[in-house]
Amino acid sequence: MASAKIQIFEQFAELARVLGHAHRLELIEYVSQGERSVERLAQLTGLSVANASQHLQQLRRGGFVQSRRDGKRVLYRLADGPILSLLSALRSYAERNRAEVGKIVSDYFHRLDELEPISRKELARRLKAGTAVVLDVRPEDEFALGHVPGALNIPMDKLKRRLAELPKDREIVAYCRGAYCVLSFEAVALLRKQGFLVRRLEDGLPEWKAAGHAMETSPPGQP
Amino acid sequence: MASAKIQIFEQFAELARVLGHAHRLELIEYVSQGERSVERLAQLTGLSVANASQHLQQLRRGGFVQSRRDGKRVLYRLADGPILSLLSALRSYAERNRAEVGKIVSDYFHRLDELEPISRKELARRLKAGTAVVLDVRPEDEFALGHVPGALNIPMDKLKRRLAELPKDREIVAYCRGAYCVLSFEAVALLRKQGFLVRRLEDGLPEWKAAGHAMETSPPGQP
DNA sequence: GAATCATTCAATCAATAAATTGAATGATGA
DNA sequence: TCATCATTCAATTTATTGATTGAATGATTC
Repeated sequence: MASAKIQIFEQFAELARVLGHAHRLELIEYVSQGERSVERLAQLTGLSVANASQHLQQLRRGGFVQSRRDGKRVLYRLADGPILSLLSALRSYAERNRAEVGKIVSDYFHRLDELEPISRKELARRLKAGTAVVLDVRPEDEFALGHVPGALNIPMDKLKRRLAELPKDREIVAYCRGAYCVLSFEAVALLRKQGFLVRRLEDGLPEWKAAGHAMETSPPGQP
Repeated sequence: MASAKIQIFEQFAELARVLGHAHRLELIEYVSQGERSVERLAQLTGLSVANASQHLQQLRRGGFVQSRRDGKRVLYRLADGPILSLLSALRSYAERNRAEVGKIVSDYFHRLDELEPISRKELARRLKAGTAVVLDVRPEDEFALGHVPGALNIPMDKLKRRLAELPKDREIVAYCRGAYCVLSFEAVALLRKQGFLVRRLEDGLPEWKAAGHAMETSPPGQP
């Protein structure tokens, strides 16, 4: 029988391998927005349903997601536990030790947003003081599943046509799915060009939620 | 061309895959004790030299270890950066979400040591106050490469014959390679049976070092 | 510079993982 | 109960990864 230490390492390695596939990481990102059916997740990631199902089952075996049946569909959601902090450790390791990651980040993301993002803590402070204008640029269905309290929802593809809904005299805080979600970067770039004062929230909604901040699942902050 | 987000996920996945093999995790554990030649690491892990070399190269590509040539041998060492915190995120995730890990830990480790380990902070405090008696149970060569200042080195296999060197009236703090290194657990079990007051240090030497605590590389704390 | 030693490389075979296909399961609603 | 739909399972093909072997490289010592 293998030693206890080797057994432990085998377990760790098994978990690391589950994270060792881009499709699964992408699935985790979508699942961490809220519950989703297999079909929806397959659509979002561009995978076949059977393939998505198999990847989701691997994630479930690894304890990263949970599932429940609702009628004829099976809904997957992020499991409890320190999953996002594991992923954020992986992220900060990658950003520091892999030149490619840094390059992609600066080429595609920071080029669109040279300003520092605002921290979750700062946003929480502003929310408490009632001075925050928060913009959620994710699609309506994701917004409905949960968002920062009082946030205004204008999906990225409709932003250009709905600029009138945003104030010009106060700083807007935009966010979307996560640290590498392009939507909020694009939103910031577009709004700045239009003369708005706007900054991104560091990370995205899952991290906001995981940090224990308040959430709202009711309909959008629109009349 | 794949989207920036997918490229990022590919990078993350690649890193996770490097951690996705028990042999590589074991190699990291040994390498994090100090510089080691390929041959030595192969011995320690029971791998063939060629195989160990290949795993080490994967770890190097992933940025987890670095190497330098010294005469005819190549020495590998742990790279800088948040590697241990990534591994500790993996560890705490595994302990929480995987029943098997919890079971192995309690079966093989905690059975030997039902007392809470002492924290690094507490040990640092005692060292400063000069009230600590620290016991390093790793082999001499690992001890020579670096240890907690003032620590006494009695390798596990010689502990039984050298009990006389330890005080009976003060609490001894034992440590070894890492959180799952059996040596310190066995040391604690043995010493308790002999009537010594003894507790383990949480984690092991690499974590102590990574947390920025003082190290000593000079010869053992023995005459 | 020839011999020796440690490591790496290259080629091979075995094992494992991923994607695809089509059939099976389990729930719903006519 | 039968038809339908979402998901999973099972079987297959393809791709990737791991281990082994023996040769090649690079550095040392005689």
